[in-house]
Amino acid sequence: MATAQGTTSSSAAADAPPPPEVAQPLPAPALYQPPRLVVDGAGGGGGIGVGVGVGVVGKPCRHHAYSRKQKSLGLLCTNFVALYDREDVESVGLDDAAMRLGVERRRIYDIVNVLESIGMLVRRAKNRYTWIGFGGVPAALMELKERALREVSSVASLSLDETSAANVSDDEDDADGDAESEKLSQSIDNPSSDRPDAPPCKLRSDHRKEKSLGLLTQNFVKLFLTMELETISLDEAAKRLLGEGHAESNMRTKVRRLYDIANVLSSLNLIEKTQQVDSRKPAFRWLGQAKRNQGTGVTVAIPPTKKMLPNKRAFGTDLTNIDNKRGKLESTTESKGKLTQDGGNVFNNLQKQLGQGNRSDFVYGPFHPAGARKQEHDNHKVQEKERKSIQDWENLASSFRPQYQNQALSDLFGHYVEAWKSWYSDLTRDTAS
DNA sequence: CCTTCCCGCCATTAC
DNA sequence: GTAATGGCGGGAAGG
Repeated sequence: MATAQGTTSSSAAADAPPPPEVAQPLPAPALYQPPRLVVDGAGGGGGIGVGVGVGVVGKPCRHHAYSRKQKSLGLLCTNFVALYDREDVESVGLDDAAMRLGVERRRIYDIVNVLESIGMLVRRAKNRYTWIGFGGVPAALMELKERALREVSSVASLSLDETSAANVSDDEDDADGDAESEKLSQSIDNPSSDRPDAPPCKLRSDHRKEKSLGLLTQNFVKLFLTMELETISLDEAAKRLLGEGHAESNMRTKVRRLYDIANVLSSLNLIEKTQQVDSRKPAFRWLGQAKRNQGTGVTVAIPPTKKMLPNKRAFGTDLTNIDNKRGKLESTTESKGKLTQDGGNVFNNLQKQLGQGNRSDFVYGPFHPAGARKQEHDNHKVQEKERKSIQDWENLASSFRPQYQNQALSDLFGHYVEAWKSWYSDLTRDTAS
């Protein structure tokens, strides 16, 4: 029963509350210039290769059976970004997104949750989000790193013999009376029974909600930001994010979620799928950058412009993912891939926005742990390394400000900038341990 | 077989 | 109460 659910096309359902701001209700579908859609991309850098050899246009062949690839969160994310990442967009409605992308509401929640956790979106109200875009990522990453480091030291200071759940209930702080992040609490889930006597922790029952995808995403990212290794397999990540309380079934679920997250982050080009150096196990590598630094600010480096795979792109049709069930037949557009090329990388975007910032010295890549091989020198084939870096974020921040003529956004960014400066100076001043 | 992970039921939470 | 959110895991596609 309840075959179709969703997309209640009728019922108004308080769609767009009268936002005081200039909430532009998105241009008309018709006028809307369809963003470029990435088609068939072969699994990211990893080179999962192959993929479906479907023709671009035309594809007169068999109406292929249903393909999961077309329904992946990664693709959906790509399309989502393509749809909203433009200057004139600042408000995102869930219903609208679901409709335009042709997916169930549930999926939009997935996307939105992870995007929000990396600073690309901010929840405004029920059914309503504010689009921040890639510009919000740096700040979010920095904060995550900060928090992560703090947590680490906090944990290190403790001398707990038992492998209890090292739970750090962090929370917002900041002297500023500004609640920028409210739902940021780290909590490791725990099975059902166990530990008859609960320590001083265990907040009033239900907070289980904070086991969310968003939080998981943040913790996952934190892993990359602090870890010394350059790649992690999802199993490993799951294990690490899950204390040690190896709960088998519990971990399976965790891994499932990590797959979801990894796909999204992958489509944003924040991570990339690879092989673990030694074992041949699949793992992920961080592409963004925000490693620890000694006082002198953070550096961002861009890996050699992502192998610009000759991905096919298609425009014209709107990026609506046709709604088809598992066992349905899909027709044309065999779209797959991620945000490719030019616009794909956060940092490229930043670069573009800044219109400059060409430094020579930067920190690229992790310092190979031990015997860990890095790409790069391995093959002299690397010809064009377009690594650029942004020396200081302050500069970047100020460059960003005038960027937005929109009052609301400007405000928002101003606030971010201030936050950066705040902790930044605090950091440099108080760095010496 | 094992890995990847989409779908959507249904518990929670918001209104 | 209804609607909005979002865990969670079955089980199918992909390799």
